[in-house]
Amino acid sequence: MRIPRTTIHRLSIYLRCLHDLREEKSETISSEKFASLVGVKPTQLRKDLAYFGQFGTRGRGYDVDKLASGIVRILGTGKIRKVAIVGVGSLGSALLSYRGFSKRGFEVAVAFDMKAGKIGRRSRWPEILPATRMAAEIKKRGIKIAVIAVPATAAQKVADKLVAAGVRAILNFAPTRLFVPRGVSVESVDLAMGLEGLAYSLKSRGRSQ
Amino acid sequence: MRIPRTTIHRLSIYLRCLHDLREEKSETISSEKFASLVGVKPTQLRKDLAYFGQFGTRGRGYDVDKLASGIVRILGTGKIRKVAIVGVGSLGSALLSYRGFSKRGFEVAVAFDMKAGKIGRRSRWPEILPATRMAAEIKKRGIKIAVIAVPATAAQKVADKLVAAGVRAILNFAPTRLFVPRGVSVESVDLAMGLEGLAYSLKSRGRSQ
DNA sequence: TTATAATTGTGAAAAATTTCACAAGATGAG
DNA sequence: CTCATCTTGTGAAATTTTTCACAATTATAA
Repeated sequence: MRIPRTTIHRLSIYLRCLHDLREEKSETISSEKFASLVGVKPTQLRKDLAYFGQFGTRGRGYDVDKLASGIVRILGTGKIRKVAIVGVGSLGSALLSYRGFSKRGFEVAVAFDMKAGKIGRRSRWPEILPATRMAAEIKKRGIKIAVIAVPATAAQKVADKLVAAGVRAILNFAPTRLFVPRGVSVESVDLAMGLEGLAYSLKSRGRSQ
Repeated sequence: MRIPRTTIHRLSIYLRCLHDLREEKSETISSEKFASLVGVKPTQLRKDLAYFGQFGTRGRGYDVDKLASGIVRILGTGKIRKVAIVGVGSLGSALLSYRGFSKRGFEVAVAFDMKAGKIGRRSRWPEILPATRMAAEIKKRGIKIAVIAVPATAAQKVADKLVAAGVRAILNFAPTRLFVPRGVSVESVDLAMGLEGLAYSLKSRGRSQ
């Protein structure tokens, strides 16, 4: 059975929300309350989960802890996954120090940059290595996920090298399409796209929405 | 007629690609070539555009310049829109120096932060002002779009203040849901969500995909 | 001018996704 | 135990989005 991409994205949102719920007091929550919290319809929440099995108890709702670990198991973020960041410009630096990754099961294990100036600047962790060592280090560490934060003009070459070194999933922040072989996944985040969507909403307020 | 959100997102991608095409040589392009370039089906491209009118010439294709300005008109990014950034941590700093915004018709006019240390550090442009002046400055400058790059715990309060000050569209980088009044748009970017989607792809390789 | 080839725009069909409606299971009170 | 209440899981319906198929329009060459 094919699972919609949007379902996977919503699963992330559910998980984030469950984390918050856990930090409060809640032990169980109904699909109705939970859905209103994350901003979807209760039936959608239930259908999303139904793709993967049964997670709740009729008449009672969902156990917050159990559901959270269920979603973690679905997404496959249970055991910590190592991530490499390529490009330590301002965005790359921001991602290096972003605490959100480790909270969600990812460890930024190493970063690479062309410019020698950046290398080793950051005191200890994660290491910033010269781009020349990229392929070797990624192979050595068995890294399967990489983040591209280099200029658009360099992104495709970086992607090619990453894939050759064994990377199977790429989070791309460069505003360009990446061509990768079958079997390699790419998720792209275009920072300006969000603004363009907002500009459209502003312009067409009162009509469609 | 209701226009799908995904259509608007794709329009952004089309526009980005048209920019690249323009920087090369291409004067016209067929929906077939264009679609394969951006990674969609030709019919989807044509249907997306059809929501907004006619942009091509039968037997010839699309004029790159005309189509680009057509999409710009649709999105409403023709005249430069001023944007405020709230939160000058590492992510906020990265966004401040991100050239992609101005390329796409947005001007980061001002930034705000709580910590005095950040304020005025950056030599001239854009100004970094204390958060206390946020409401007043946003009103004064007539800013309608803001970017939230503060910790999740502070995001809702910031959003409330922004809306009270007249902001009508928010690009939210805090990993939390924002509640805003009707008539205000929010687009959220959760940096870790992309990685979770990738983790899922890695785990379920060979089955569904 | 006429025929041929190219390519858009679009109504209709197909596919995918969301929502509904309710049976099935669980809980708690009497 | 029985009844009333709550809430999930799910087949079916409704809606949305994508894809198809082709008529309509333009360009080009003979």
